[in-house]
Order: sequence, then structure tokens, then C-alpha cells
Amino acid sequence: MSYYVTTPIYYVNAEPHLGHAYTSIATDTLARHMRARGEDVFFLTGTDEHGEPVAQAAEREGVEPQELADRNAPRFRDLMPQINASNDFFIRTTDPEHVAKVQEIVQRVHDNGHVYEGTYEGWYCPRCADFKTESELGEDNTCPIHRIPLDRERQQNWFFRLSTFQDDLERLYAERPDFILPAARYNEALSFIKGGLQDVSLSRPKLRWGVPLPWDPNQVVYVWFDALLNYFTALSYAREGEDLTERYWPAIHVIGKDILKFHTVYWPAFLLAAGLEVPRRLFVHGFLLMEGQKMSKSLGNVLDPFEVIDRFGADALRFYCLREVSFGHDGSVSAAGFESRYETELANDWGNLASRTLAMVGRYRDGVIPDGSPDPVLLAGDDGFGGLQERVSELFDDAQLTQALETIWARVRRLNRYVEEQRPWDLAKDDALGDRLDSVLYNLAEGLRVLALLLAPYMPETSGRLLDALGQDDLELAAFGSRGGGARIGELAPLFPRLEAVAAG
RNA sequence: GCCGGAGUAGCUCAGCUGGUUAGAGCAGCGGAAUCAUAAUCCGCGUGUCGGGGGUUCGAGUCCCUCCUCCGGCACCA
Repeated sequence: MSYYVTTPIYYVNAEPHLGHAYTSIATDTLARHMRARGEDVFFLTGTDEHGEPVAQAAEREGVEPQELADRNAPRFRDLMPQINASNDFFIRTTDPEHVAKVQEIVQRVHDNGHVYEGTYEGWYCPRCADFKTESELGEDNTCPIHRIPLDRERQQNWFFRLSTFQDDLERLYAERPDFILPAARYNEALSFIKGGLQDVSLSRPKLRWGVPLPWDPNQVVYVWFDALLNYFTALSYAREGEDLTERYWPAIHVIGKDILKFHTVYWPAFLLAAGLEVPRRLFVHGFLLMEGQKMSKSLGNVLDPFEVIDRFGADALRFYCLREVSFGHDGSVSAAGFESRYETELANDWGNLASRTLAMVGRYRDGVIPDGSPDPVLLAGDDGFGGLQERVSELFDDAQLTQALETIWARVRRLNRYVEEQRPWDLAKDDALGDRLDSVLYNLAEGLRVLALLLAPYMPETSGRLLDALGQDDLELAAFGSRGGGARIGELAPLFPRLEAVAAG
């Protein structure tokens, strides 16, 4: 089965920050998990490069918009390998193939009768060269940015008949109660729709920075439709000489709660207008907060992802983001919280479990994992290994990334407890207990293998190192007890060196 | 104002369609152990499950009401 998953495309006007990293990490974790299950995965990310803010920023710097975009897009492209994202393609909305495809689809929507010419009236800022919404107006209808009085202006404009799709969208939502997760976001979108849909601008006038309308070159496609279409256009040219649309569409979108309306209302309606399938599903995540506050440079309360990666590696950042904040909700992150989880969970619970297990296999069995069979005591119980893959998979199906990780982590703790219960060092003192020791060591190694596979989507680098040290090269998910012993273990440097060691460098 | 979330141990939070003495992690105190990155494991909580009322044999879990916080209520990405 195909699994096409996307991040939003990132606006090149800003610098990459933790928020971008978070979305990409979550999406990558989904993609990696599905690949491990044998699904046919395609993972897309990219940059959004058109629109007024880019045009203005370029103007301020005295360069062409394309030049500004060319300079900033690579910073997002480079973010992906830094966080170890496994995206299959990186789209830029200035790609000529994207532009051509946008025009084709917009034309189709036009030809299908969903576009008409109208006038848009609103408060216009001549300095911004754009309209302001009611909610962003300053005192006495002034521009919130420039603090100058706004003009009441009318503009010729092409409109998309969003209102036509009122019933279609309501039916879509009724038929697919899990179209959007979490459910609270589904409710939010649905109540917006039920409030009554009005038509929206499809284009912006003048020769600004964007995709020209095929039937009216004096207008460019409103940047949001241009941007949303990336999910669809990318499939047509991501692979040279191959169109992946049939194979992968429709998509599963991972988005932040701030862009809910565009993705859950405009986007499905626009696809219907073009005669295309609506997305399979949308997963909406919350924001990472610093001490409950929204992160912002001016407040200086930013957790710099690049700094964390430099010191601790991408795995630690990935783990922390998905562990600390329940995926789908807002939550707080902090340097102290990071260090606490790094030390107690990554270094002590998990890294040390790997160390002690490998050390015992080395010491007691000359580095060869003994044969054995699953210990019933490890399979049973709320934190047992029985049915673990299935439970984790179910959670991933609903993008419950944090709960899945907690489910896995309960087994990390279980294995540490197993070591204490079995006391292999005592078994090793009595040759008559050799079979028992074999079994315990087998179960520990097998537990590590299963957990490393389940954790690999979250922490690909360290999980790979551990699997390597366990002499495993099969990365497909496989149940506890499905592998025998016999593998020779290798060297393993601490997966997560303790903080002092990291500081000492 | 309307709609939707949330309010559970010092902190961060789990608790599905109502059912054994309300849970986990962290922090704190005490102990055990020594395979391991001095890493682990065990024990210890008098919590008004936001307040009040109701339904029920039984409610954190359903209904009503009130309080507090957050989000949405359109062309800002």
C-alpha cells in the first residue's frame, strides 16, 4: 500500500527554527515507521517561495525575488539532512515544473466553472502593497506594521467559488470522521464550514511575485493556492521521466494548527473543483512553547535546534521533541527538560541497557548471542513484549507518536527490570545454570533488537548503531522471538554519552 | 457573545464506550544490588480527580450549573 506523507512547505522569508524542525521530524518519523512496515512511502517537503513578503524583502535588499529565494531555499533543504529527515524529494514552488502544473490545474478549475471575476474590497496598505484583515487593523484603521492610515480600496480579482462546495465538504466530513486528527481540529474545521462558506480570492492583481494566471497574465495565483498545490504537482516531476501521481495520490498531510483552515477547507474544495481526489487524512500538531510562552527571538526564549544537534546529535533532538510534548497538543520544551530526558531516559535507561546487555554477552558468552526462546514473563503483562508491534502500529496509524513512544519506553524499563529480576551475574557463577543464563541473555538481546527497530523511526542513527552491534542487518519490523541467537556482537560506544562527557567533548 | 478543548499527586501528564483499594514519569526520602555510560532495581503519596447539584447498585468517566485558562468564529502567512 502506498503512503504519501507531506510536511507543509516552508516560507523562505523566515529562517529555519525549531518549529520547522519539529514538523519535519514528526513527518519523518511517520515515514520511517511506515517504510519499516513495508509500505510504499513517499515523503515530500520543500519551500514556498512566492508572495508579497518575499517580494518586499527582496526589494528592501535591492535584489530580485528569485535571487532571495535561491539564497534562502537551501537553508531549508540543508535542514533535512541535519535532522536526519529521509524526504524523497524537496519541492520549490519556483520550480518551472511546479509553475506549469499550477497553471494547468488553475485553468482546469476555471474551465470547470468555479472561477469568476469580481472585486475585492478592503483596507489596503500602499507600503505593504496588500490588504489587511479586520483583525489585524490598528487604531483608526492603520497599518499594524507601518502605522500609516489605510486606504479603502477595491481591486479587480478572480474568485474561487468556495461557497459551491459547502455541501460537498459537509458530506466529506460526515463520511470521514477521522479525516482530521486530533478530533478537536476536526470539530474546529467543521464548525468553520458550517458557519457558511464565502468565496475567496484566487488571484492577486498586478505583476507581483507569483504564478501568472493562464487566462489573465495581469494577475498571479494567490500564494496559498500556489503553495497548497505543491503536494499534487511534486508527484508529476519528482522522478525524472516518471509521473508518480497515480501511485501515491492522495496524500496524508502533517500540518501545524496555524494553517488548519487552508488545508481543511480551501484545499479539499479546490481539489474537488479540479476533479481531483481530496487528501487521505490530515494530522494537525500543536506548538512547542518555551515555559508556556510562544517562542520568539525577541523574547530570547528559543531552543536552537542546531545547537542541540551539534552537541547531542539529531537523534536526541528528535526523541525529545516527540517525547516531551504530546503530539497534537501544545507543550513546553526547555533546555532543562531536554537535559533531564537526555540523561535519565536516553543515557541511563536506554543507552545503559544496551551497554550492560552487550557487556554481559561479551563477558559470559564470548560475544555470541545464545539461542533461546521468548521468556513468557517478558511477553506477558501491560508492559510485556507480546503484541507490541501491533500496538505501536495502531498508534502510528493515528499519528499518536508520543503515545507510541511511551508504549515502547515502557518496554525499555521492562528490560532493565528483567535484568535485576534474573541477575545474570549470579547465574554466571554456577555452571549448572548455564541454560538459564543463555535464555536470559537471548531474551535481553532479542528485546534490544525489537526495541531498536521500533525506535529507529524516532532515532535512526543510534538505533542503527545498536542493531549493528547486535549483528542485525534486517531492518524490517519483526516480533519479539522471531529471531534466533547465534549473532556475534560488535563494539558499541555509549549511544548517549552522559552530559559531563558531552561537555568534556 | 457563539462553538470547541482543557482544569487529575510538588512538577509534566495517562486514564477508551461508567465498575476491583485513582495511575506513570520526574523531583524527594529510605533500601538492595554490582552486569553496565556511578548507569539499575525495590519501597514510601491524608490527591476535596476545578466548585456545586443530579442520574445510577456504582462516576474522574454520563447530565445540569458555575468558575478559570486556551483555541476558533474567514481571504495574516
